[in-house]
Amino acid sequence: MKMSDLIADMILDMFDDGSSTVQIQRNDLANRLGCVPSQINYVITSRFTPEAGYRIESRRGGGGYILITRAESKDNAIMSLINSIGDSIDERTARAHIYNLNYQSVIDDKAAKIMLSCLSESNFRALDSEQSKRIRAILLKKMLIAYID
Amino acid sequence: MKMSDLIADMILDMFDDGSSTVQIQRNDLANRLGCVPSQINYVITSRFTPEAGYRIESRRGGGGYILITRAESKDNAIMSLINSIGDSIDERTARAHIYNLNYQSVIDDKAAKIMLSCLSESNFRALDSEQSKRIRAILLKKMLIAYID
DNA sequence: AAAACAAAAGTCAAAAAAAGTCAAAAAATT
DNA sequence: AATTTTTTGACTTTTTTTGACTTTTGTTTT
Repeated sequence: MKMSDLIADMILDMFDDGSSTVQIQRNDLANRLGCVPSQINYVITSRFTPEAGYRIESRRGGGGYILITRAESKDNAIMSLINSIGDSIDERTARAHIYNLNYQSVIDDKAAKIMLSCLSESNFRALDSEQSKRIRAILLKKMLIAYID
Repeated sequence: MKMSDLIADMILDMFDDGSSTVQIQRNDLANRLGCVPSQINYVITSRFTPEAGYRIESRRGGGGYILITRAESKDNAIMSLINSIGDSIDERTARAHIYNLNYQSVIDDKAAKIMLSCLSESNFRALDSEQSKRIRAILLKKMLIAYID
């Protein structure tokens, strides 16, 4: 079996006590599996992607770690919204989506407020309107992904 | 757990009887925790920063001490951070601010995650680096204001 | 009162402990 | 044969730990 698949399986296994996050030490895991540490990065970037429903956080230095979080299935509403957003969105539409999610209690008030604060056209005065619509789409998707966690 | 986090937690614990100041003896604390004294300084300068809403005073010599004062409200801590942000900020610094606020429980996990998701340089690939630093500063401030709103 | 000593805290840089990046080589797939 | 995916390792960056040395303040001794 390919080393990369082994690594991916190992990580997947760590999820199986129902928890939605797994923390690993890169060097440690590499050592246990007998591969170079950077291969862990390869596996993570090639398999544990946001599109596949994963989020990665990490810290370097003493006591560093890599944290892999998998999206729960109950977050499907958000996921399907994300998938419906193209690579460009205007302020009005974006606001509507957020109002909606909030109205449906899919996201809480505080999160809605934070998200709304980011989408305002006035934040992007420096950019032309096409650019600002693209960045808005990126940010909105990123924030929604961050929310499901 | 990392020694630095242990130290920070210990200090945070001392706050929790509602008081807004904590006095420590550096050598004493280092001794109790089994680390070198200068590590206390490291923790203080890396975590109990003015941006995170803390102020430090100290005296050397016999009976010396380190006094840590925290901003008496969260809004206050956030406000002083906002004021310390200029009109341009790089990803690393922004992340550090949020990490800190979250670590000090000034903002909750979910808000921190949402904010972090917005700051990534990768969101601004389309822009040049100066522009992206400006937009990042605008967004960060907007989100923080939205948080205390 | 001055000098000497002791008891703090401060500074700074090196070492250690992680993780990240990137590109070349190797292997697998089409 | 060409293309894509995987493996490897050298090099970089970030964060933490450690310790030697300095400075400041308080206490004792002369």
